[in-house]
Amino acid sequence: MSSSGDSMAQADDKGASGDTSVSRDTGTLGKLMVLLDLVTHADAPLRFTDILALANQPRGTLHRQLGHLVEEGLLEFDAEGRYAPGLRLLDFASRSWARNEFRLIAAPHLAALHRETGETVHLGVLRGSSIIYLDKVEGHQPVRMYSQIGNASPCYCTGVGKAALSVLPLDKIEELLPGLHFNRFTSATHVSAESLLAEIGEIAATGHAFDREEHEAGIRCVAAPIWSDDRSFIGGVSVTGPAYRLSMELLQEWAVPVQMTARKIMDEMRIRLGPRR
Amino acid sequence: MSSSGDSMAQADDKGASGDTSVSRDTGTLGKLMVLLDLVTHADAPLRFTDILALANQPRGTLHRQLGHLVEEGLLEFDAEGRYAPGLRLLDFASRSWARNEFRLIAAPHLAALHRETGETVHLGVLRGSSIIYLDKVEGHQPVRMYSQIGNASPCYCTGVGKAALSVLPLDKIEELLPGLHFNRFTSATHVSAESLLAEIGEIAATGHAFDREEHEAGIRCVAAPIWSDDRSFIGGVSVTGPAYRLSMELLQEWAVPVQMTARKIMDEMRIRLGPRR
DNA sequence: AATTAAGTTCCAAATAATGGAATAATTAGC
DNA sequence: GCTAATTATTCCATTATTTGGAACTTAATT
Repeated sequence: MSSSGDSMAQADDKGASGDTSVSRDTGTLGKLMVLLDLVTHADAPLRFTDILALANQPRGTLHRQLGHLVEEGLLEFDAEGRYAPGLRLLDFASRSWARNEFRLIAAPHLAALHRETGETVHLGVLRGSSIIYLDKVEGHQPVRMYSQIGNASPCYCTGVGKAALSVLPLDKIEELLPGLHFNRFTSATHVSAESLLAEIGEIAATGHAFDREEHEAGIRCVAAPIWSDDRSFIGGVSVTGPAYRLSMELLQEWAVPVQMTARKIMDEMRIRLGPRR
Repeated sequence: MSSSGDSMAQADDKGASGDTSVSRDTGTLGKLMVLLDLVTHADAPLRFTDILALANQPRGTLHRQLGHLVEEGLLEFDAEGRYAPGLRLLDFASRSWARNEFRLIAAPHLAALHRETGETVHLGVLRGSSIIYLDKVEGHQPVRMYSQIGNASPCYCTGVGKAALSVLPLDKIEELLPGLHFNRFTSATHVSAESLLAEIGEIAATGHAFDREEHEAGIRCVAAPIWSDDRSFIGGVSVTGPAYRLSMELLQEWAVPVQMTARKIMDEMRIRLGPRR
């Protein structure tokens, strides 16, 4: 289950799922989503009291909320009286994924990049301060789907994330920075806005980003940003592999095909989805 | 994207996502989930007015509800002013899938069954009147994950679904039947409760179910049920392939290894999750 | 059997959702 | 380029739901 060259560790960072600090004004739904987030982000099923401690809400309220989430299939309530993520989420997600236009457009280009490099290719989009991985092309062994696809990872320590930030308008970056919780995954992880911003400047100049074992030790990658003209949509494509096989020199060479792949995807998006957005 | 031997057509049946008729008492959440269902089950992004017609709710109400869903990332609002499933659903789902204990226990057994038969192996669970596919082991080509995993298909026309029904207590079947909308996918699809119940009786006797091109023309499968002692959990495992390669005689032979696989998974569940449930 | 902890139910007060109509923004027709 | 039609958004008094504290029930522990 482990072993495979893969830069996407579980997103255990607090800021991973976007805006944790800023509470949205979505009324009842917002409160329920916080709960759903809490349970799905835990690494084991939670008992009522565990959730009570984490959510600091009155018992009665929490009880009803969890009951509603369970009744809707968003959470499961197991025989041991613990709450776990529900399977209805899978049904929703499969439709979201199957119909995603960006992914459909990118798929053949990802396959071509994989053939060219022989290493794992990823496609991701920026959502809040997280990168959500939309697709993955791997050589050997059937993909353990869902193991990575759909995962939200922080933007400040992934190739795709930093590439995405490099095309994000400055005001949007400013908005985003205070919400980031820099989590030192490895010794190379950015832990300050200053060092991150400095690198983003370089990335904007060269058009490609490296992950120098910043998220997971022994894993490197090279990525290029993908964006719509008005920057309302931002993502990226990357080639990832183990450091022993991918020297920084090799990654530097691959920057060209990765950027070309990004360009081809952008060109096709303009044709298929119209130029404005 | 098509071609591969695969019995899981998109679940375009009205009853596919469970209890459409029975409105749950989940307050505000329930109303929002109906909307989310509506948008994710459509086969293209919907405009405000489209949803207005489908949801029959007052304009103001609908507008706010959609706004909340978008703000939470459960829906996306594109540049053309249309609503589509949101990517946050993927993040939720990836955690639901990665942590699902049933899937984790079954995985090695599915792989073994695949090696033995050389055909596609599926794992599914019963949720309401739908089968949600949890895993898939395929020979060639990396899995297009999410293309099938997570899909909800009707129980009355899939091997896993009928196998699951064969171990469902009679009172639960009675509850479920009136909510079924029999959709004739092929000439072999069950279109009445009577014929379905008759077959379920046979399946209960033999311990395995066949899909004789009932969901998709040219696709056959053999399946066996998987259940917890108290029947609170019900699912199934199947081997699926194209009819030209899988004669009914061959499927009959495979019934044995499929049932053995189901048994092994159940045995391990009893050990790992305790015998009661 | 008594004690403690965990989980569930209840209901008046606080809060959020509803729905109808008015307004604003697009799009299509001339 | 203007007008009419369609489509989308905002507003706010009314209505319904959620909230939160406490009382109650059930299960686990000594």
